[in-house]
Amino acid sequence: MLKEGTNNVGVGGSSSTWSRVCDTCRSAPCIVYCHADSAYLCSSCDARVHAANRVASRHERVWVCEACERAPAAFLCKADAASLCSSCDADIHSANPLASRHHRVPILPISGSLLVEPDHEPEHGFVNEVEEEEEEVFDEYDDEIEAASWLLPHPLKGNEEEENGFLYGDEFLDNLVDCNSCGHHNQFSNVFQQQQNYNTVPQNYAVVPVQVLQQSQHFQPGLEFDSSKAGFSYDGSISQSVSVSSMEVGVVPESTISDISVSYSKSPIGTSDLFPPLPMPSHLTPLDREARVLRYREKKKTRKFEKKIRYASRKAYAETRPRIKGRFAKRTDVEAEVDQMLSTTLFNEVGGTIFPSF
DNA sequence: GCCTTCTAGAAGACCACAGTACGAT
DNA sequence: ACATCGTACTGTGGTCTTCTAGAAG
Repeated sequence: MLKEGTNNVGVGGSSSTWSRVCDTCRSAPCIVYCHADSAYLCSSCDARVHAANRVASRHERVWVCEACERAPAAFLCKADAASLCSSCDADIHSANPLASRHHRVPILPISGSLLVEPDHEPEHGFVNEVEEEEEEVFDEYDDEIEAASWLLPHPLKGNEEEENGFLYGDEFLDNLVDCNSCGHHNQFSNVFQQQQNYNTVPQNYAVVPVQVLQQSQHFQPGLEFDSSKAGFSYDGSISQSVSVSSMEVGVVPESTISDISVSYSKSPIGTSDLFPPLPMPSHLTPLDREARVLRYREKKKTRKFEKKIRYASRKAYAETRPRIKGRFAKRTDVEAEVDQMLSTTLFNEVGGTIFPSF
């Protein structure tokens, strides 16, 4: 079962730590798999390829597994609102009895254009009933992927890149762009290079008690990670995810903290023991960097901050919950009884079938 | 130009509760 | 080693309150 509060996208299922890149452009992470072409495609390439002609538009595609991001999704878990490949589905839903009761349905293939197909109800992410919103939902998903592709080979997706306080994605680029313009290029280009090289292998992150960080004299104020937002777990396996109180730990990507320390002070003694060195492939040229910064700037102009629903079941509960002046109110005993009766009635009507969580 | 007041919009807080992980037993 | 229980934590939406930026005097 996916632990709530952790980002299930891009986490674990697969032994690999990289999402598959688009077979066409080789730069953006793929989001769909085209059976006809036997190709993994990013959103833009998918749109381009499958809008080329009528035949191509009929190609059936499926979303890429949200867990491993490396295999075509085979099932849609309605409880988790996640598209999963067979392997990840088996892993996740065999983790415990509750997870095994999740209502899953086979993934329906996508045909036509992802962006304009009005009849298609997105199997991926969260289902929107309003057709006009579907494009927006897809755009947001696309945004996440694209943002992740600006600089990092495979950053953590979703909120983690912000919540962890890492210099990931926007924040990192903000600093980068700022520093490029303020003459600190060298310092941050060093960090940049490390970030570029930074492989988001789960093991690369160390969950360290904040006290340890605070005890380090080299941990500069202003550079410390926002531990109040850093509550996330990442152990490479959904079913084995670790929940850590955000008040107790800071999550420190080794390369980042050591490199920042290098920029402002000496590297902490002994950190190499805590955080072993990482394998860091380097493949981006300055031109690539520039292009990605430009893409980032363009994207920043148009980016959206709309709320994303991660748990549809909670949304459903919240919408049915009684309120007083907008605040959730306690259910009266009568309401509770009615609910009980309704659930009992429904239970009898379907012969005791276990309902999905939404 | 500077200050004060007003206004509109944005952002955050608040609430109850289901679901989950984890430690203790 | 396994099961059970209690605790802590998270996320969800509508409304209200507080904050902030801009306009007007």
